[in-house]
Amino acid sequence: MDKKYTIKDIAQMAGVSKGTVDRVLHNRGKVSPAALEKINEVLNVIDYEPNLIARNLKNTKIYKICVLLPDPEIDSYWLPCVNGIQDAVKEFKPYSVNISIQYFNPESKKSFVNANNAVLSLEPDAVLIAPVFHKETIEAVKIYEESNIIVNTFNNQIESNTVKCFVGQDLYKSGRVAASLMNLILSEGQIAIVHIDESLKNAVHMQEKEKGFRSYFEEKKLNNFSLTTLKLKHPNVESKFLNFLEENPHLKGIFITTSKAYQIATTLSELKHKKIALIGYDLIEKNVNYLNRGLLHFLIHQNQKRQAYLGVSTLAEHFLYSKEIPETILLPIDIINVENADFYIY
Amino acid sequence: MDKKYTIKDIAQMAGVSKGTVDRVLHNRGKVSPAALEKINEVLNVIDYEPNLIARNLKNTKIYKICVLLPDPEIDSYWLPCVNGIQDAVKEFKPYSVNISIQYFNPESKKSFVNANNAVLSLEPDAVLIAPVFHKETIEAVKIYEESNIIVNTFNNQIESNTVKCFVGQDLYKSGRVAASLMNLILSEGQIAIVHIDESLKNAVHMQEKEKGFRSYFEEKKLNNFSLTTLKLKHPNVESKFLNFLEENPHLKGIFITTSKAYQIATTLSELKHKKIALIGYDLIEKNVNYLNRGLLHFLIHQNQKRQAYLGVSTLAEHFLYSKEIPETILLPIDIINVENADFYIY
DNA sequence: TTTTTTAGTGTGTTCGAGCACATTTTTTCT
DNA sequence: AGAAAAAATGTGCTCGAACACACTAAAAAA
Repeated sequence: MDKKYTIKDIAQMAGVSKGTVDRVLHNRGKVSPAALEKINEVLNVIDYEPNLIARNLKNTKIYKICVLLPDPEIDSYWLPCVNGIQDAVKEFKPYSVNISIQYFNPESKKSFVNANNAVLSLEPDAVLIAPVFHKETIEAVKIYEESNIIVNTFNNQIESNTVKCFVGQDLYKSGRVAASLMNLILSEGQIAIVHIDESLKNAVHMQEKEKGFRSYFEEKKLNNFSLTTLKLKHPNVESKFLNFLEENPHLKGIFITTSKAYQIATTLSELKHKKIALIGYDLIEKNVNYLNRGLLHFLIHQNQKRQAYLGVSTLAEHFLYSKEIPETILLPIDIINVENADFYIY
Repeated sequence: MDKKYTIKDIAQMAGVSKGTVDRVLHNRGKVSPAALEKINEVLNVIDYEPNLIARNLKNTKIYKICVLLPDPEIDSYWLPCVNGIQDAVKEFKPYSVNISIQYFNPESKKSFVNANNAVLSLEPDAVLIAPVFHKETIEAVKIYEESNIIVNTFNNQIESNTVKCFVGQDLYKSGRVAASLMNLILSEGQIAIVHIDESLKNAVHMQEKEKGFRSYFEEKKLNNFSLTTLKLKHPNVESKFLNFLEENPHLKGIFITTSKAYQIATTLSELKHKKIALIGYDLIEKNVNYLNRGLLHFLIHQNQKRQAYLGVSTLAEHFLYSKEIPETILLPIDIINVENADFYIY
C-alpha cells in the first residue's frame, strides 16, 4: 500500500523507457498511440506522485518574490509583517526561492509608485502587495499583469480581477464580532465607533468594520443602544476626543476600528475614566499594556504576521510544488482579552 | 547576496576534495589538522547551509512515526485529530517519512496496551501518543525509552521526563479564560462547573480547568458569585442534571469542562430554559449548532486537529531537517462565539 | 531504389549531499 | 631501508525528475 513509484518503475511496468514516460507525463508529444496507452494503463492502476525533492533539485531557476510593505519604522503597525516574511525567508532559504522586501512610505503615494518601479526592475516572478493606496495599486497591478508577474495582496482587499489572491480578514465580520462582545459588556447606552487617522488609504477598511458593527445591533434590534461615529485625526486626536467626551457624558462604550485603541485608553486613563468599555484591534504592545491594566476590554487580532507569512508562502509553494493559489485566504477573527493574550504574542 | 554554496564550492575554495569537506562537516574524523584549518577558514567566511533537498533525496532510511489515537468511531472527539494527521501525511508524503495511525478503544486500558504492543512491533522511530490512560502511558513510555523511540504526547499532559515533547493547551489558563467570559455575561449568582463523564483517564484534565476557573473568581474577589461543582456520568447525565436544576433553581451559568456542552444545552432547550449562560469546549458540530441557536454562549477551541498535526510534523521535521523538538508547544486558547465560529471550522 | 525527413524511442547527464571504496601519503615496525 | 600498517585524501556512484541529445525505424521525397 502506498508504495512510492518512480518514473523508472512506470517505464519498466509499461515496457518502455523513462524518456517516453516523461513525455507522457508532461505531454511533450512524440509518443505513439500504442506506447501512450500502455503507459496510461499503468498510470491508472498505480498512484504516481512525482518526487518533489528530486524535481526541485534539478530546477536551476531561482524564483523571485518581492514584498511591497510600508516601512515599519514609519508605521510600526507593519512590524509583525516583517517577522512573518522573515519566517518565510527562513523556511524557503534552502529552496530555489528568493524573497526580498521593498519598503515604502505609507504616507506618500509617490514613494509607493517608486517602490513599485524598483520592484519591476528586479523582474520578480511574483509580488505581494500591502495595497494601502487604492488607485496606485490598481495601476501597478495592471503593469505587473502585463509583465506576467503574479500579484498577491494582503491586509487590504482591492477589487481587481488580475489579483490572484488575497490574504486577510473578513472586516465586516470582525466588526460584528466586536459588536457581539460590546453587547456582552454593555446592556444599553451610547456607543461610539471611532476611526483614528482615517485617510483614503484605509477608509474602506474602517468602513467595513463599522458596517459590520452596526449590522449586529440592527439585526438584533437592540434599540436600547445608540451608535455614534467619530473620526479623529492626528494631531487633534486627543483634543477632539475630549470634546466629544464632554458633549457625550453618558458614553458607555467605544469601538476603535484601528490599532490605535491605546490612544483612547491613554486619554481615558488620565481622566480616571474606567467605566467605558473599549474594544480595538491588534496585539501591539501599547494595546496589550492597557489590556493588562483592565482599561481595554477586548482586542481583535488581525494577525498581520501570519497574513504576510501566508501571502509569501502561498506564492513560494506555488512555484516549488505547483500548488494552486487560492483566491482568498481568510484568517480567523481571534478574540483576545487579558486572559488569553499571552498565547498570541510570539 | 546570500549566494548558495555547495560542498563542491567549499572544497574548491579550501583546495581539498569534497570528501574531506564532508568529513569535516560531519566530524567523521580522519582529517589532517592542516586540511581541517583550511576548511574551517572557508566555513567561517561563507555561510554554508546544506541543501536539504539533495540531502533527503539520497536518504534511503525511511523514518517511521506511529500515532496512538482513540478510535474516533468510538469517541468522535478524536475525529479532528485524524484530519490533522492526514494533513501531515499529505505534507510529508514525498519525503522519507512514514506516518501510520494505531487506534485503540478509549474505554479499554487493555486495548491501549495492545495498541502499544502493535506499535512496538512496527519498530517506529517515534510515536505520538494521546495519553488517555495515565499509568499505562507511563509504562509504555518506559519501554519506548528503552528502545530509543522518541515519545511525543498531545492533548493530555503527563509528567514524565522521558517524553520529549507535549503539544496541547494550558488547561488552567483555559479555565480562567472561561471564567473571564462568564464574568462578562453574568454579574452575580450561582455558577456550576460541570464535569461530564469524568474518569481516571481525564480527571486531571478537567480538574485543571476547574482550578483555573475558580482561581479567576477568587483572585478578583468576586464574592457575589457562588461556584458549585457537579459531576455527571453516562447514562445518568440528563436525570442527574435535572435533579441538580431543581435543587438549584437560581442557577445562572454553567461551565462544562468537556466537549459535551451540547448535552446540557439539549436538556435546557427542552425546558425552554434560555437564561442560563453556557460555556464549553470544542467546535464539534453539535456544540456549534447550539452556538448558532443562541443556547451556548462561548466555546473554547482546543484545536485538536492542529495539536495532532503539530505533534506529527514536529517529529517529521526533526528527522528530515534535524530541527530541535521543543519541550512544549502551547496552542492559543481561542475564544469562539456565534460570530467568529465559521472561521475556525475547516 | 536510394536518400532525406520525421515520428518515436532510448540513453546519458545534471542537480547536491552522503557515503563506500579506491588511492595516495605518512607513520610505524621489523 | 623496506615492508606493513595506519592515516589522510580523493573518486565515483546513488537517489528521482528533467531534459538534451543520440539513435532507430518507418514514411516521404528524390
